[in-house]
Amino acid sequence: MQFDEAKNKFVQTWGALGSQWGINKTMAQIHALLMVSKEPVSMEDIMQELQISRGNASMNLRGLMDWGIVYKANKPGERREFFIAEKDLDELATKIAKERSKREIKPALKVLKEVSAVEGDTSEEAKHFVAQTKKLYDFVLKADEMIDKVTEYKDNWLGKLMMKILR
Amino acid sequence: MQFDEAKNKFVQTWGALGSQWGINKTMAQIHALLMVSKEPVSMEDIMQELQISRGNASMNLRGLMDWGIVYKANKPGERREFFIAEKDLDELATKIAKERSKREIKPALKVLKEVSAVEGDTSEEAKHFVAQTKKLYDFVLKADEMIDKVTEYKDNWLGKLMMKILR
DNA sequence: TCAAACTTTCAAAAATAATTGAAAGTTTTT
DNA sequence: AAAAACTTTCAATTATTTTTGAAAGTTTGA
Repeated sequence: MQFDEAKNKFVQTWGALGSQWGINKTMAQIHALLMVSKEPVSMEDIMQELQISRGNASMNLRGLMDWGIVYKANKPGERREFFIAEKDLDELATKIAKERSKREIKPALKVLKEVSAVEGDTSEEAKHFVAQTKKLYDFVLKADEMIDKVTEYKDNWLGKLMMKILR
Repeated sequence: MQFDEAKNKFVQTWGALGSQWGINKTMAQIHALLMVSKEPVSMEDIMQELQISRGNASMNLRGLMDWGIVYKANKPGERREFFIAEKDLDELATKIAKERSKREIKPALKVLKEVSAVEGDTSEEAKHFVAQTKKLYDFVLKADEMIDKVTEYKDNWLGKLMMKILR
């Protein structure tokens, strides 16, 4: 396969995969593009390569920066802004995990705690509801704590974790 | 909080959370409803409680069964079909993980392998592309293998894994 | 301070995804 | 074998999400 063809295929695939995971396709594509670019990339270049509008590029770059996985980079002597992606995969996974925990898991835990505090109702349905949501709370809490622990390692936690699991 | 209110809040929240994760809102809601229902639930009841059409209920129940996390249950003496959810959380997580691996991770690995096999081009950009996609391949492969290992435990792997991580 | 160079914002338009509902399909009962 | 009881399918509709592009905003350099 040729470089251009491969790069394109990678960007497209990453975009489609992002969609399935609830990530805006363009955002995933921009991220993919930056991941495999050695040099910082300008907004102009991103628009060009992905054939998207300026507004679209701007908003999705902002989104990626909010996730903490894309940074601005200034090229000396250049007026406009360039962008680079966090390329260290351990660091990338850590940031995504932490951000998802903050944005999604923590709020879900809050709701689970609230709803498992049903009072008064002694019906079997109600009892089962409380038991089930409590179990879910414990499970999600444990999973979230695991993410915390795992991302403390920082360096190559995935590899180290593999070692442990494999005995 | 009252039981009805709590149940409703749980179902709504789960639906919203599902959306963020790329899961059809109704599918997530049906799953939530079944998770906290002690008795098998009929399609009629699901339509009623979630205020959705028959077609919608039918298709999303099919989807949930394809994921292997909802089953048909026949009530003795009853003509119509009832549905129940996999309620064991370890089992649930295992099934979801395995299914996502099969549907999404495995195909992604395939593409990563393909695109990292760029040939001929000796430019710095091309070299960086190959290096980066290879790293990504290794990382994703390792993560996928971890899922395999972890789901082998079957019983309470999350708890056991926590023990290990916490030393 | 002004204007050029660039970025952000956001209402409107376009694209995508989900939902409906009625017809077609299936299974069970009489 | 026909009707009754139920489920599935899918073309059309509706809702949601994403994208555009031009105006407003910002920063830099003369």
